[in-house]
Amino acid sequence: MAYRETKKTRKHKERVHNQILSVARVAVAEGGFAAVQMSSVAAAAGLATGTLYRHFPSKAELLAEVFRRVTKREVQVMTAIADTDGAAPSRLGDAVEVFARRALQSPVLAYALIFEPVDTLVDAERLAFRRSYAVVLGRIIDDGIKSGAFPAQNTAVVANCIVGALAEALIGPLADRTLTTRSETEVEIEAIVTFCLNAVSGQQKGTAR
Amino acid sequence: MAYRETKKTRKHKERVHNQILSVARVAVAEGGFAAVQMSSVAAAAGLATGTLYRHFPSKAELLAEVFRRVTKREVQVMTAIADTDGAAPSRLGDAVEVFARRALQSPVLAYALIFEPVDTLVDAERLAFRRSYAVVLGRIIDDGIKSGAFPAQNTAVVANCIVGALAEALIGPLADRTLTTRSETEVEIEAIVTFCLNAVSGQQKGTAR
DNA sequence: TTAAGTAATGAACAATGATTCACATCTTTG
DNA sequence: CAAAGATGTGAATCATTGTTCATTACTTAA
Repeated sequence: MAYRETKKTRKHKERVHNQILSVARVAVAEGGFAAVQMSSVAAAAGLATGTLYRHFPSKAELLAEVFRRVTKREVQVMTAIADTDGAAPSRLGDAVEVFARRALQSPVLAYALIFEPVDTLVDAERLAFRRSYAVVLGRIIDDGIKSGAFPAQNTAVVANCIVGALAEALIGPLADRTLTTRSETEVEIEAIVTFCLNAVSGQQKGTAR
Repeated sequence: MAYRETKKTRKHKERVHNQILSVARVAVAEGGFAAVQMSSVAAAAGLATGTLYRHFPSKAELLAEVFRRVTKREVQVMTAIADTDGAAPSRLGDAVEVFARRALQSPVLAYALIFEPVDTLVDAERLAFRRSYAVVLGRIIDDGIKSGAFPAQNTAVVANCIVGALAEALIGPLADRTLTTRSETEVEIEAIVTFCLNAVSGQQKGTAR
């Protein structure tokens, strides 16, 4: 035997691996998943195209990994808020607000994570991502119901609705991110938070219209 | 001069034009826009591929026209409800419910119209489509505010939120359309309607959390 | 140093599917 | 019927990118 994996080689391999992911992430943040081309990523990372395939079996897997990494942090942030020990309405408001602020800070990335279609692999990850949000929100709502802060309701559906409302209002095709000033942004965030809190706190029973 | 367009030829042309659109629409309803291939459409319409290009300059234009046609009807349906002379909450509830029912009836088509990414042309149409919904909903909400049925609020943002909530809860990646029975569907629709009415009727001011 | 194995390279390849175009066919008018 | 123009045809072309692979360059252990 002659060559064997050693600390040095492993470290190098890992470094390159991360470098590729990092370059790809920047590309996604700048132009979405669609803007990621294997050749561009390779070039930006100072590698040959073929080298990427030493680290990722396919473009889809690379993108999925990028998605996973970025996404993990986002869910962590929201989970941290959910696990606070404040009152449910307060936590729900905070969670919504944080989502909003982060989305507005990196709109392209937010769009990519929430909407942009890529391929089956990433779509599967996105499913999990969105569900994570819904789960976290659902926990807060359930807490609120238990404590009497919110009326009984279909938590699962409501959580989905909130995720959708956030996505659409902030990132969706309708969101006109171009002309909003700082204070306009604040007003909008406020409106969205109010919308969500109202929706969850409302007194009306289903048939009450 | 020899050949000139006549009633007969015009009729024929139009017939073929519609035939193409019809075949394409069916394809979209069955497999989404991604499932539409020029060669398939041609074959299904009993034409040669090249013939399609006598009627539409490009695939994108064909799809955009399909989108426009399908979409037009959907907006008409919702507009009809909005223009009813009932109370605002009742109209809002009806609008939401109708959206939900139609979406659940043709899930693939609904997904294609609301989410599925295609190309710039169709995306532009989708923008207009979603905005139409928001505008119609916004009108109802404004009516409600004027009549005192709803508190004052940021109508534009709220309308977007509702569109998003509907899209996500009914069509989005989170929606698990597979196992729902008839009555489960009814429960879900009920929950969504309640969510939206609560969100719009809520008493809380923005800072009240 | 050498043998053995791993990593890097990047030009060539493959697959997909929209689009074109030279030609044939059909319609109309005189 | 002939001429002129429009419409239909479908195999060939084009364009785009992800993926492969023969070759070269490293790295390690003996």
